[in-house]
Amino acid sequence: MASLLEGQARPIRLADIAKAAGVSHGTASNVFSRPEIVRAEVRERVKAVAEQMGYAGPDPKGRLLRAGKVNAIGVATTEPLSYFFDDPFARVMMAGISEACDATGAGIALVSAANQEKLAWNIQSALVDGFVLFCIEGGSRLVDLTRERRLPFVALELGFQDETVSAIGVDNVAGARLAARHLAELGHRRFAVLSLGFADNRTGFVTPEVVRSAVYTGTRDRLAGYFEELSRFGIDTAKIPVYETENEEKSTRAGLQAIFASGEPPTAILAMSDRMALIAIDWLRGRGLNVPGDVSIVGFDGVPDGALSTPPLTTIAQPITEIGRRAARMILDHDGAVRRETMGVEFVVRGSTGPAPKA
Amino acid sequence: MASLLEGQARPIRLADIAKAAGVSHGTASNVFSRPEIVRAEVRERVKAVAEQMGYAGPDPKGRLLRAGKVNAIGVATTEPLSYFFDDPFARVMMAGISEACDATGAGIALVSAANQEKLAWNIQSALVDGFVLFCIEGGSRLVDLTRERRLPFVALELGFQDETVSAIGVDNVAGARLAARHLAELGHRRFAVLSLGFADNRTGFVTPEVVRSAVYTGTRDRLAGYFEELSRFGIDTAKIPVYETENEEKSTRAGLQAIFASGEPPTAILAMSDRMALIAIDWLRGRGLNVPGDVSIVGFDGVPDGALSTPPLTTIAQPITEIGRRAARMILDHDGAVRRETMGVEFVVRGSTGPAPKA
DNA sequence: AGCAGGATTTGAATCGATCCAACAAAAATG
DNA sequence: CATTTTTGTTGGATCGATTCAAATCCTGCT
Repeated sequence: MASLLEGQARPIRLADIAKAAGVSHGTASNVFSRPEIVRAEVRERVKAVAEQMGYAGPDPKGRLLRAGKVNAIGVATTEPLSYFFDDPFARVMMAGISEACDATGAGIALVSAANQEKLAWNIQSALVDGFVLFCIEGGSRLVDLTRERRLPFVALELGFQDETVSAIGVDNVAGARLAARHLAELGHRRFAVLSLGFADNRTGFVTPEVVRSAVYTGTRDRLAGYFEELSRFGIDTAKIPVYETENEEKSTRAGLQAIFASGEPPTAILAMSDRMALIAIDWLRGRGLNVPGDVSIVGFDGVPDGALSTPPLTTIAQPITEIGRRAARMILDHDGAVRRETMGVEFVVRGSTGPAPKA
Repeated sequence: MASLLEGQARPIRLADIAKAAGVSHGTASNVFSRPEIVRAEVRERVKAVAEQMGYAGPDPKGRLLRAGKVNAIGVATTEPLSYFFDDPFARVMMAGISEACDATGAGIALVSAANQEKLAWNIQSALVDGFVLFCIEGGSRLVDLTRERRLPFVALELGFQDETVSAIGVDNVAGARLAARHLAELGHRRFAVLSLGFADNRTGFVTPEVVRSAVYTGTRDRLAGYFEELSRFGIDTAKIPVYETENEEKSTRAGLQAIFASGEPPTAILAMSDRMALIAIDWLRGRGLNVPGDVSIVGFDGVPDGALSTPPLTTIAQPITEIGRRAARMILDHDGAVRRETMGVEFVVRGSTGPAPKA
């Protein structure tokens, strides 16, 4: 009864049970953290007292401060938390991260924030040993914020100019070239590009100026890959409309609208993400256009959904899970070095591409 | 240069910069946590020193101990971490939890473990203010473990006998009855049940004995609901095969195999989860059976995938997101009370059910 | 100059553990 | 029986911050 009341008043500390059991706090600590070094008799007595007083076991908060290591990695993004469970790309990536964490017993803390101040605070106060950053919108700010924590971190997905941060990405140029070559070889000559962001918070048709001043070099590289390859086929890339979206429904549909508003609609779409590609398939169907009969589409990423769409999506598959695993491991066995890894991509031909329609 | 070297040696503490700036640590602390109460001049000086010495800002580890609150909730399961990103039910649930957390700025820590010892340790050492428990396999152990932390927690999904723990669930009996009635009204008379677990780690056909000693009352209630309703239609429920699976591919397929091995195969399947229902649809197709022509199927849960299958799944939809939101909020604004909430379910008729085949 | 009263600063106490050098007791060894 | 070794226990130091009562500094006013 007394113990119940006390429990209500304030949680029982290790020191309390040490006193009650008549041992030093050092010994009491050992009872829980290294039971084998304390005499059986004492151990049992202390445990009994702890049990009887309703002690919850050593508080991780206290342990943490002493130990220094949290044994958890933070995964951060500027999207809302639900992004981790909604977005197919994120989900596969998280599966990879989870695997690595499971293997070492580390935990995962999800960090995010709707607004900028909260983001800053959340990054600053996250109890983690390091961060994996999902660099979508506002990625550069995320990197800056994280750098201030002076914890190890890895930037994912989109490349940055900044060579001083660890990052894992894919060979964007090579992937983009594969996609472009495939379409060109199928006879396509009129192209459009659904592009990821070049800088934060802009959408719409892209000018050479925008490309030149790209913050996200991943986007720039993919575009460069597309163009390089298409040039080889004698295609005038300057005429290709490149529409920058926010990689979601609204802006992607707006882009398609804009692209197909022209007199000479494309017969092939190069999408820098599967998400956009999938939206495009849906949009085109809604317009009565056949994929790949009228328009061929190649995505980028290789998310599982792509295999299930109608038609299934031809795409450039990134080793997403593997990227996640490596990113997590980079943090888990961090050695202070800055690493930049580039993974290969795989070309997956499915049903969303076909010969150019005879015009 | 010097600062760099020192940085390598050991991280700079608040006390270090306090000394360097010639102020007390109290003031130094205020510079970061309540800048408005320190004189502008001092504030700037301290900040400058901090900047120059490469101070990473107040370490959350230290702050945490003092503050007592972590501002994060743990979500725990006995499944591997990737479960959170793979399983459709879990994903929708997490979306709800995320929403509630986003709203209050709380973080989410994912807790799991392959083996039992790790589970115990992970639960014991998670830095959280409370837990949301996904009670799948081994749920009772998870509850016991969590109880020892003496932190607020809520059990999800499957009911327990134990009335002393907070829990959110759905009206399993009502939902099951809706499903059963629907099929009975369509003229079905030969049924089979794909069941969730009654106790940990068993699969196979279920005997009355198993039902009586059920650990998971949610499973028991769903079965009771099915049977109650079918009885009303004069169906002999004692003859209905009930196969308990682990709610994944292998055991579910084994169950279907076993069920359809009999001379009088069912024309209707009551699945206690959409996952099993979806697997069943696939298995039946593989066997050349038409759904719903030959066999009708009703799921339970209402996961988004169910709407996309061929045929789309008729199911009992739980308000999954809402359950997640409430669970998170129960932890976030915990008041010490034990709460048990039962949510209503919604019957969603789609394409996997039809009239019983003639014959 | 003297003083009230607000604005700042200080420094000790606290949060809850773990670590470790030193010591004590018991057991083994010569 | 003296000496070493082994085994267990102790209590102070530490992890890195925040808090708060008390001390100090200003400012304006009489």
